[in-house]
Amino acid sequence: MAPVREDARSGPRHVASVCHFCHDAAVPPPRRRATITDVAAAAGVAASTVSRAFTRPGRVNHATQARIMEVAAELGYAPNPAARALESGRTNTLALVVPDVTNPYFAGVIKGAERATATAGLTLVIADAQENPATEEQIVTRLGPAVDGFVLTASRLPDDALRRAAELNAVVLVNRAAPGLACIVSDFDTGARQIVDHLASLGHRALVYLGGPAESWSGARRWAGLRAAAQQAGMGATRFGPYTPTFASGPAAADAVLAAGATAVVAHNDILAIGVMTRLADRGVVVPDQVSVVGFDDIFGSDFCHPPLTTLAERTEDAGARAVETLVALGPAGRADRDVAPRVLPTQLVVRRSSGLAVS
Amino acid sequence: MAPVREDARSGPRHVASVCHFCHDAAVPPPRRRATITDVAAAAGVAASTVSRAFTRPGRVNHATQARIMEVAAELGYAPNPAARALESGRTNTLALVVPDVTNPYFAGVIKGAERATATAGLTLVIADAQENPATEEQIVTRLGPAVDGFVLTASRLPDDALRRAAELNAVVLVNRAAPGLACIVSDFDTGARQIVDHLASLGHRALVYLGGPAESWSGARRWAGLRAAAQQAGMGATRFGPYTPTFASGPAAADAVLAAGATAVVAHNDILAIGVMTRLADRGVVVPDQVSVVGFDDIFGSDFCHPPLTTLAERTEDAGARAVETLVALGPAGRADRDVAPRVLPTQLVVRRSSGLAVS
DNA sequence: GTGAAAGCGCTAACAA
DNA sequence: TTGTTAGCGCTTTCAC
Repeated sequence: MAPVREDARSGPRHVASVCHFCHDAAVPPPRRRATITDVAAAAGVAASTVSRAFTRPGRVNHATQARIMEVAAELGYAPNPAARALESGRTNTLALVVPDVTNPYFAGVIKGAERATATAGLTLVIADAQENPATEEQIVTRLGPAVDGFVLTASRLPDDALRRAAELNAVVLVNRAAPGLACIVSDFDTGARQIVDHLASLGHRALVYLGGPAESWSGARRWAGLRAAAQQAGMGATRFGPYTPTFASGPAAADAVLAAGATAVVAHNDILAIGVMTRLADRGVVVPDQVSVVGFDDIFGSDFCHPPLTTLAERTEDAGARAVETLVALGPAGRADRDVAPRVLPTQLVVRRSSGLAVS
Repeated sequence: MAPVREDARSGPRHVASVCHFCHDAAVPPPRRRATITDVAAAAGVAASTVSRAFTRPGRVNHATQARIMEVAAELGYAPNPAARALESGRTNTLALVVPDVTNPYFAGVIKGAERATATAGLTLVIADAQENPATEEQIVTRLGPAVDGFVLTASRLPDDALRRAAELNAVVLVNRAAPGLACIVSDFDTGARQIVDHLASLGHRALVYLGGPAESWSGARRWAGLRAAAQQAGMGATRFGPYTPTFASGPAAADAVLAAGATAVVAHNDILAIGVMTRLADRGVVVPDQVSVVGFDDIFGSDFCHPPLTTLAERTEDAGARAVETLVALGPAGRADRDVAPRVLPTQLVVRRSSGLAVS
């Protein structure tokens, strides 16, 4: 058929991949992968019949079906997704893009997306934008033809870039909104009010907000919500920053808080909040006796840091799952005959020991 | 060319994806993606020339090259990876499989793999095996034809399944060894000795090991190392469990430790160790005054839990990066003309406040 | 330096 | 129910 190609793939090789723990036999070099033609030949049917057996098992003779599957298993055949995609234009693959896979905040989104994707019988690939709009855009461009749709989480892309992306792929946003695009967002307005009310009820008269990255949409929403709620509650609200929302930004932020003499501080997220608490402890400041600290996200670790952190929990797993479901509902090419319901997910204030009565 | 197909893709739709935050214009329905033929036509050259312009820019007239790129950008053209893969058999994509993406231990591996993949100019997809051998096998089967190789982290697959996988794809293992397969592993023997020596120097005469899942290769290595080192140091060593290595397993494990009256406990990993410490605190047991606790992994959070955890740090980022580099060195189809150096990465004992002098 | 043509593995008409 | 045929978008000889 194509002997040259075959040779190129299965030619002799001197594989020497040995492991310290097991000096025995090296695994034979990768074999040429069985194709639909191989299976067809071995089963004595046409390729299209094999194709049918895999895609529409109902429309094939029972006995033939069984034989094909048997032969396929024997040959270790699995349909080549690339070839499938080429023909149908559909890849049965969804992409989830996050700013940083290692950020525990996104763990929930990933988990939820993973679950919903599996339920829908699709494959999920996760890509890391490395907090970098350029990288994010490149991912969308390069991965675009290879997936049926994107879930863009906390996207840093400007509206027009998102719009362009949505022209070629189905797109659903999480914790980011853009004109005309489907999105799943947390209810930061209510959430911020919950935080403010909590602090007010503890006697705090003002709060400091430690802001995250300037381009962060959710950061903007958080601050807007806090400011509005504070005004309504007759509390002062000041924004510091922006800070990179990392543990390492804690010291700078904490020092600023102390210099300002604040009694209550709300951090852009839990990681920053924990960094702040660590610095406060280093400087001999007791949380919550002297300063109350509140975070956003309720990440892994916020329950066992010291002291355990009061924080606004978002339904991140739900967000991930809903985003995927929406993507699936949008249909193969983004088609939507019915309304795609935009989603605002409720938040929940988890009160732990990092917030307490205001110092008098 | 294929009008029916075109219609199917770009036919009229009533997109109603509206966002609460921005009621304006809906994004137009996804356009048909530009193909190499479109670009060729628009630039007045043959498709093959466009192909060359993208794959071997040197072999094309400078002016032609420029024109093609310009037209391509205008049309928003990006080569379809699926079509490319079909022809070349190479996808320029690597897959990283982890038992649980949301487990912070794997964050380092992911980060390192991400970095090395980017350096090599490839794309990385991350798949979650959900701690489930069947899922893992399915991933390898389904994703197999779509990627150039796999990094399998802490694989739960039996040796023969790994062997089968390696026959069709290049495979590198992380913290798992199997006959004939390339692997990157942490030096648990030395690491375990470091832990035992540390505990011995604090006066502990025995330790309890809280074991992880039975199929965990690294779990077996950890216990083997601890037992050997303990024997050499004249210390007692007992294994409890197996426990699911989660925070939620903490209570059961902690209670067992207390019932046994142990003074030193080494947990399968940090998450379990933190769960144990939390339970101990709940039961009024002071760490490290009454019980010393040591973990494995040095995950995010082990420095700010209470008390900060003494743990064996692995070079997870290095492991991820090395694994990808090895995969790349193995070559497109797993070919390796030179030896693939198996890698044992050093570990480092990070002593924090959870370990202390033995109670007398 | 460029074009024409064949084919990668698979699916989807259309016939039989 | 099954086989035949024609591409999907791209790369790659092989001529020109």
